[in-house]
Amino acid sequence: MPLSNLSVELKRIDQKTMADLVELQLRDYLRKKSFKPGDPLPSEQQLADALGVSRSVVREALSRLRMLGIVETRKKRGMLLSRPDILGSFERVLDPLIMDKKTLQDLFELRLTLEVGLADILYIRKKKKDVDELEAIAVRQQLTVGKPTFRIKHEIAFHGKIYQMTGNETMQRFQHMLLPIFGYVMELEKVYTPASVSHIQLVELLKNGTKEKFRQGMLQHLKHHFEQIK
Amino acid sequence: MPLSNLSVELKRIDQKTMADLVELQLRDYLRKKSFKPGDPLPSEQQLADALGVSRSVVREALSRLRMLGIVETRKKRGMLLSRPDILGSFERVLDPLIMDKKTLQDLFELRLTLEVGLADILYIRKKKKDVDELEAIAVRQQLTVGKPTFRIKHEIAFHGKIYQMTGNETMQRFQHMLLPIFGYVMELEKVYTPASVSHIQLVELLKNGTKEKFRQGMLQHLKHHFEQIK
DNA sequence: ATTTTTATTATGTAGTACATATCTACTAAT
DNA sequence: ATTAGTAGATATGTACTACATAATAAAAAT
Repeated sequence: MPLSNLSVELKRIDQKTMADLVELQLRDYLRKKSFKPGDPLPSEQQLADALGVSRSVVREALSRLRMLGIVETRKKRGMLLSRPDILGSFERVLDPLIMDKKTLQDLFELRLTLEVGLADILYIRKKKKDVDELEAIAVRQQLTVGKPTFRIKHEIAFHGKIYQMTGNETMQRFQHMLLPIFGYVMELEKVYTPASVSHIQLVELLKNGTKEKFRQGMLQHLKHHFEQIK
Repeated sequence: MPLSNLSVELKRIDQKTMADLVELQLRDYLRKKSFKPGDPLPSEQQLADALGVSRSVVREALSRLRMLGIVETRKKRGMLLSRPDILGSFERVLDPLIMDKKTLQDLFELRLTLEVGLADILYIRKKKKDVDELEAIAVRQQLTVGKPTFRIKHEIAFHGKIYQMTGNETMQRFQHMLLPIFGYVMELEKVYTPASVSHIQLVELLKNGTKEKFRQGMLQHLKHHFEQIK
């Protein structure tokens, strides 16, 4: 038996702490009891007693749920918060420096995939005002050709605007969070290859072209990145 | 001034607790000092002393980082963990029951977008073996036409396989996590409209068609959902 | 030199204490 | 009678102590 397989054969036992268990229990409890946003929860002490653990442990677990925005605690009563910011927790962990190469690559591809798939929703939701703004961004960029410092900035502004035009806030935030990843991976690509289809051309397609033409344009625009994918 | 605007006009002040601040500080500290995975961290007490707070507070903050997989603590030394499971934290919060309609819709659209954008990577990575397996799934489905109980199951199997074929684990997990959302929103759509392009046809396109043909097929397959988007 | 024992150290958990914010109920005021 | 103000109760936020246990480092024994 080769030793290299060890970590696959033996799955690591992770000693669960009380806080881990309580966190699970609480999450389950909240789901099972189907609390509505704003419903008061039992006090920390009550939970501790019911679970047979100390308040410290309950607090550690609650602290996690609080961070995730699942519960909100006020001085006098614990409340269940309706809208945990689903991307907030994601954001906390998204640091290119501590992520492994594979995941970075995966996220990079995820963004490329989104960008290509965006055409449909974009055509459903695009408004003249936004297209004009996008054009303004693209034009502004043309004026600064040759100044690499601004290139990335404009790239971000342009693509960011496109996401904003979808009216999909979650997607927009998601894209925004992936920016560092994008930047990081692009740095790895080293050589800068100017896109064969420019931002101006994309805007033109958005104004007078079709959904499919735009998608093809975007594909060309991102062609270089796709070619890096084996 | 209408009263309904109050919550918009006044943005709520959220009293940050020590644990919140310490969490921020620690995350900053880890980034700034650019710890490498496995590097030992100061002890809880040392951190507490340095930050001028009690160990309880530090523990609450550490508990959060531990949950996110940013740090790992052993009995004798605290270690920084390399690979925080970026989707793990996301998963914790992804409960259709506590998410607001808008976000649900956003995520639904996100998945549609991915599905349409997938064609390119799929064509780069697809292997005969996988295409055969996908075909097997599609065929198996045909045999059970008319049994609505199995419909969703097959739908999941088929699309899941497609994501798997991209070789992008992150995307695959992401899709898997979004399944409940998808199911939930589809339930809201109420009426079931059979897709105009079947799974079998998609497989056929994957075998003998082109990237673009496949994308168009997928668009048709999802057409009904896109039509729900205003 | 290798193994065993001992000491040390940090985490995990329990528990106490207390300041403060907020809720409830009661009281006073217009 | 409704509003404003006051007092008491309660739960959270924070600090601190204590201790079992696990993991390491150091010392002792073979």
